[in-house]
Amino acid sequence: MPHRIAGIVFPGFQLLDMAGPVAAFEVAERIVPGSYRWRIAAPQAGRVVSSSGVAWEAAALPRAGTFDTLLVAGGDGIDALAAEPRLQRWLARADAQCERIASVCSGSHWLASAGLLDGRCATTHWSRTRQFTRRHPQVRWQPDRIFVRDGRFWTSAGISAGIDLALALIGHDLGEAVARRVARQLVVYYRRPGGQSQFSQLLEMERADGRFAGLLDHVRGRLAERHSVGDLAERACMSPRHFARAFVAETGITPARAVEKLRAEAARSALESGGEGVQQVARRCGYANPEQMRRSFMRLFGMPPSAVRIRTLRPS
DNA sequence: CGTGTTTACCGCCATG
DNA sequence: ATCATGGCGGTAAACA
Repeated sequence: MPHRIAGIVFPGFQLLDMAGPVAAFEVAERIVPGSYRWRIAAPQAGRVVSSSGVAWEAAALPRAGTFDTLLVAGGDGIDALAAEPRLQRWLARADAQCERIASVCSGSHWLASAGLLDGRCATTHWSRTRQFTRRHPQVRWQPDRIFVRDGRFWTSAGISAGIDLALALIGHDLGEAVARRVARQLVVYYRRPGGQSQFSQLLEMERADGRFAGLLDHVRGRLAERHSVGDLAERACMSPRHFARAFVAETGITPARAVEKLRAEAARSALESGGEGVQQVARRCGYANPEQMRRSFMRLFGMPPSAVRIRTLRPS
């Protein structure tokens, strides 16, 4: 069964808010045929002109229950959309029946207007955070995030961040490996550093597609397992000594350090986007216990996991 | 918080 | 001679 996505646009929507995610789903569908089906809809069916003047053909709003994911674009027209009681009622019905709701950019304004984000963590385009904080004080706005997940609700920052959001959804649905391939195909960062996050050396490394890219992918896909230097060397068909030397020459860091970085980055990503507890993240990322993860964070990032964690009301 | 044990790293040297 | 490879042992760090 494909995931059914309903993308909502409206007069004055930001073209890239919807075009970016659709492109990501298109690539995902090509990699995993039958994984996604999407439909673009609008309050008024027909020609919908974006803020750029480029128009899209949209269907009428679909009935609740006919889609799994609702994806709302942003743009100047969002204020008019959010002000319509009829549309708020439609959104409430959709909320009751779909698996998750996502928004790009100022699309979160509509969700907030309908009260769906009350008490939840969410984000929006940086230029609107001040305004939205005033209008929707019940929402816990995270101004410095690329995207935020709180339970069934996924919101993302401005415009191109919709692609990051789509990659996160794809990662959730089809696995990290597929999401990474989609990112590579789109030539964008997978899990790009957001907010206070620093630039990732290992993301560069995987992009370099060097001799050890496959090995690193293998590790990344099995973070919960143990990966000693000896194991890695065997997998690379080299003696431990030669492997360590070649690895440093290729990547600039030592093998064990690379594994540690992969663990820590995955853990930080998970903690930053919320939805998982420290204990669970530590286990999933291959740390024997949260204490070990904490020490790793201090070594690599200079801050403990609690500093990057978002506490959510309804972890899923 | 110390302490024994394991692991990672690196310099050095041998081999082919 | 140069280079890729690999083994050994010491040191430091991380783990239990």
